[in-house]
Amino acid sequence: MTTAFDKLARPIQRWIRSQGWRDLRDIQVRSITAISDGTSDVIIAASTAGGKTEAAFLPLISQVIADEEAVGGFDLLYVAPLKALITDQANRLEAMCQEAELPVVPWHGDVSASIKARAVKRPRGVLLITPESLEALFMRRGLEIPRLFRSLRAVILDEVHTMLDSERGVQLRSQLTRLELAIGRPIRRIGLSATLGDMDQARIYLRPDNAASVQVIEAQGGEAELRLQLRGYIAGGDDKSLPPPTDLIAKHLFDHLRGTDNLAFAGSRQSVEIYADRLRALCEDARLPQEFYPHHASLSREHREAVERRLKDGKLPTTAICTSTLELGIDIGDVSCVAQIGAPFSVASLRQRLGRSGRRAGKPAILRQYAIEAKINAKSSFADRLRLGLLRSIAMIDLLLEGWCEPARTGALHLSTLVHQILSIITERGGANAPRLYRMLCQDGPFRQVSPAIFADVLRAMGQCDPALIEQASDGLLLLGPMGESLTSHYSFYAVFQTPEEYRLIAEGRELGTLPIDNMVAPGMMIIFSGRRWLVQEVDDQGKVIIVTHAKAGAPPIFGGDAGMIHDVVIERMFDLLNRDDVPSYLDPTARELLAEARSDFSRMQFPSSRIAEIGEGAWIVATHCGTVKTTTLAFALRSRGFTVQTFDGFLEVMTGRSSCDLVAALGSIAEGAECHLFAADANLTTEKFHPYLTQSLLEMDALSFRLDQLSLPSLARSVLGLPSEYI
DNA sequence: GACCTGCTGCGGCGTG
Repeated sequence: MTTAFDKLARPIQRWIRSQGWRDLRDIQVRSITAISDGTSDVIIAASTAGGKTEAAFLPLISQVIADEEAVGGFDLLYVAPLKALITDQANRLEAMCQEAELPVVPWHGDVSASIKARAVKRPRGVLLITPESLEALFMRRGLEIPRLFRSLRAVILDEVHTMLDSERGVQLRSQLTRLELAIGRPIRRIGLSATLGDMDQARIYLRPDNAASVQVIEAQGGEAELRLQLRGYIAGGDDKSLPPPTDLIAKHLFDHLRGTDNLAFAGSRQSVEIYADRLRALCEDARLPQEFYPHHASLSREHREAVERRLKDGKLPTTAICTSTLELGIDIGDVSCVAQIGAPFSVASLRQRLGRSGRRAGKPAILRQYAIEAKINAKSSFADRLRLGLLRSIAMIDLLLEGWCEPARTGALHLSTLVHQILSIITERGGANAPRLYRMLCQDGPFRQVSPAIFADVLRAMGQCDPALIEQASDGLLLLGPMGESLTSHYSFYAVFQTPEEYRLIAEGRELGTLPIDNMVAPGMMIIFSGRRWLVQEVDDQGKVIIVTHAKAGAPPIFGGDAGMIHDVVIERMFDLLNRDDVPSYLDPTARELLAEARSDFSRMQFPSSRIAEIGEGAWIVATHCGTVKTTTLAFALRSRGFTVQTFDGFLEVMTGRSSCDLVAALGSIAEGAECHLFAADANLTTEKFHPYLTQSLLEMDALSFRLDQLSLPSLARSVLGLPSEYI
């Protein structure tokens, strides 16, 4: 029998020996066999630093080397969501490809135009690119695409879980279809990930027309031991002499993380600033060198890279207080512990974060979860009483331990991204006809939920906005309109996602980072930024610049953001926790106390037997037992009937408002399937980049396909009312 | 009720 090693080309075998590897990892052996012996698409699922990149590239590069009939063109295409990942992988592949004299070409916004020009002139080897740069290639060099990619053997999609049903994911899938159509044959797809919730779904994503043929190679076990603790804190107590929870948590982090490398996820940029400020002060008070640094997307690249370098080289102990900026990305080495302040928004991201800890053999992964809950008094809201943040933290940790994580949400129309792709294809080809666009994007491509009628409406909307995005020539060919010309000719077009306008923050001539433009900032104000305190000297509205100097006090700015989407399974688990009486072993005494209080308040509100509790004249709490999408849909339906509604995790707070109607009667009519218009006249539905060019009815359709779930309404109302679920 | 990601072509100037 031939071993996996024997299947590899000589130069690759030499490279492996030069690395001093004693043997190949199991995932690599299985991947080499699958990729060398077969032709099917492959998903390689293994934890961070599990050797996935080599598992894919060792056999693929071997095949390229063995092929002696090269006619020119790139041999392999690697697509990743981050520039830093591309730079990192290019360096790793460089050595592997050197012996075989195969070029490795990193291609993103920071790569010089001369390197790109050379690669286009003589395309060979491995091209590593972002979806945005690939979009630019299609639009600026559309005619050259067949020549550049005619010999392509495979496309490797890194961190494929971040690309499943996101705007960028749909863009990438569309690009893959366009690539296959351009060269006239299918291209093998290899997906890499550490965090896939549902393998069958990932198969469908990777090859929608033949999902069954996709081979999945999953790393076996090998999960490090997990040590975890959840600490509870109470905010707003009567005793003003007690320090607030932020100070207590900062002190706890200071005492337990000092001297080692750690990641502390604080949940928002504002919290990152608060904790970084407290921890810096604690180091100064103790006359110790700084080792706690803030890290989030508004900080300057210079500052962020310095923190990453400190973590990676491992010489000085470093803790990054961070947002999801450090969840994904380049290898920053092993960290001792991952701290999570406040409930995370998804189990998938918690899993990804924990993947950064305990990777060295024999060392446990450590998760420190901190939960802050309000002190209860007579005026406390039900949401405070039920400790929803603590419950969500416990629910997510339990689901993590069970190996579950959120699958992608399917079924979305993605109309904003569809507009983007229509404009891109028209630019690429200098024009396109509607039936062909429909075939490329909706039949062969990823927009399969879009019917011919909806597609026609989208084209009409693009033609009717003023100035028009597209126009039609007398022979029916679709061309760019004035607005289409203007959008596609600017480099900001390539990304499908929206980005807000920002101010640049400057101190002593150096850029600290950026602030969202909707922040109220005026000279004389004190702010906390980059873990330090500043006095605003000057605000230049034209140049979008804020000049600051050092200050003694300050408050952190507000960075804004959108609502999270909590999955149904997480909310169900939260209710399950309220109805049980066992206590997870990883809770500290305060957290145990908080959980016990939540449970007793829950039963006092008569919830275990009923789903509606009347809390006053014309005021109710409704337990939906559902995640954000369904709960929000019911809130929209009740609002459209005149109620005032606030949403919480798995609950609604409903008030009569201008409705004279009884809540039970309203739910009854929803349960019977009565028609209801969900959108108030002022509902803001333009959430994505190309939404401003669509009509109200298309925007409503887009929202209903993704952020709302109208079909679930009758059965949700029935279960809230305690009626048997409908027989279908 | 939050976070993250990305970007071309070309003119102008200096240097060898």
